[in-house]
Amino acid sequence: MNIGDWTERFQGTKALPRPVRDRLLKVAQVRAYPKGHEVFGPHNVPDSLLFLFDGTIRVSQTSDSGRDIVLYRVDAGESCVLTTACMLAEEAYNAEGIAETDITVIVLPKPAFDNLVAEEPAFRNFVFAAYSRRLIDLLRVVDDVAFGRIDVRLADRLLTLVGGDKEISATHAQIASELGTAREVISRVLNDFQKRGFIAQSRGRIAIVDKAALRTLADSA
Amino acid sequence: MNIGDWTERFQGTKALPRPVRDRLLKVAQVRAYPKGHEVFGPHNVPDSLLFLFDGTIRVSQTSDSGRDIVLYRVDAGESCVLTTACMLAEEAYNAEGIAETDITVIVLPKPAFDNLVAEEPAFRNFVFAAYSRRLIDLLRVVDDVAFGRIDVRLADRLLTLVGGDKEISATHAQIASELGTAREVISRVLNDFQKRGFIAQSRGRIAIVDKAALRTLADSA
DNA sequence: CGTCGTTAGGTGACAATATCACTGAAGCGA
DNA sequence: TCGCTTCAGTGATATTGTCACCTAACGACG
Repeated sequence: MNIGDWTERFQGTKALPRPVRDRLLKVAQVRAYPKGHEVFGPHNVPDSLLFLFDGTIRVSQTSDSGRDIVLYRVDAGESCVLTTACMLAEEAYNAEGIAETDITVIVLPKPAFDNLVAEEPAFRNFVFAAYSRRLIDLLRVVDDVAFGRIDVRLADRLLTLVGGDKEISATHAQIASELGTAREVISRVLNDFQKRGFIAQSRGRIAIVDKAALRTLADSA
Repeated sequence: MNIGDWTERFQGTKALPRPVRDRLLKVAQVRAYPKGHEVFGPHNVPDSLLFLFDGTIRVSQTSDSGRDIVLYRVDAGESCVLTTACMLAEEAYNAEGIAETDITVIVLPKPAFDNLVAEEPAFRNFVFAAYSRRLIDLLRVVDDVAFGRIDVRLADRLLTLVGGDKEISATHAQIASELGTAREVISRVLNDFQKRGFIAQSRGRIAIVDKAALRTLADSA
């Protein structure tokens, strides 16, 4: 697979000197995975750093009772540092990364990663910034789950999921596992939203009718 | 303040070559702070990496509504990497680190930190491992808050707080802010524990009577 | 087209936890 | 001792989670 000079695409690599980038292009592999592929997980610990060239990876955690919660998403242009955390972790954890779309990733083997961190301050900063970003994402999740109201969280998530679009293609159960709650709860709140004219529903689809109202609700936290 | 060769005390430094450690002893400052000191926080962002030589730092998060939850504790011999995350963070967050006892910290200025990360693989591994540890701690918090039962969480926390001791010196309100819940909830569950003979209470104190029973409850998750 | 199996979604009852608005009790300094 | 403050207890109510079960929608297939 050839996607040209991907080093242009990442904050952490486009600032690097030309020779270093050329070396990178040689040592790193480009791989494509289909939607639904488990990029990493408790039973699938990668030994490399991943850069996401294209697509989205959903990182979620599953409880012992089988319920899920989405921790954050990795978008194109970002790296997936939780994989390196996984590599180093002795303790048990049950986070997993699933390709939410077809994805293209750059696989940087650990030795090359080590060299870069050692030799290139720009790359080092990129890696630490990526870690920081994820830590802060998790702080947000903790705050939401511990102190947030479910209607506010749902409104916010609907807006995130719909993006610039008009409709979301997701079941109530899927949305419930985004927020780490139960399907029934989502069904009830969505019905409430519908009654209030914020959304319209059909099987497996949610149309956002009044974005502004949802925005107001989501920000009222 | 002189505490001798502190480089002996940390995983990340005791493996370093003697000359490097001598340099460290020169560039790093040793500081003592009293219990209650804010080591870092939204309005107090340090520009250095901290090693905790002695004592404990409690890292917690405060919600907009004023409620707290403890994210993790930094113990002697560990470093406080969230500070570096804070340094790099553009986004808002509201985590803070409070000295839970009198503490002694080693302050390593950012340039020295950068050099070490660049030059010493052992140190680099230590830093990444520290990040990983915190990420995993946060995963645990998310799991507990999203899916855990309050009585189980409380039992677990009581055991942590009591350590090898017999009694905990804390108000119901303080314990509530450990777990990110309300005081009334803690009061009710503690009364339940008392009725079941797990603990005994007096104002501001909780005596652990039946550690084994608490352990069983805490593990029943 | 009908039938069947599967999945999405709805609903009521109940349990757990959070919130609110109080109360009294314990400790502490003047 | 008095008065103040902090700590803890309690009932009422709201929100969220759990459980059991139901109906409706859709697709595969004869």
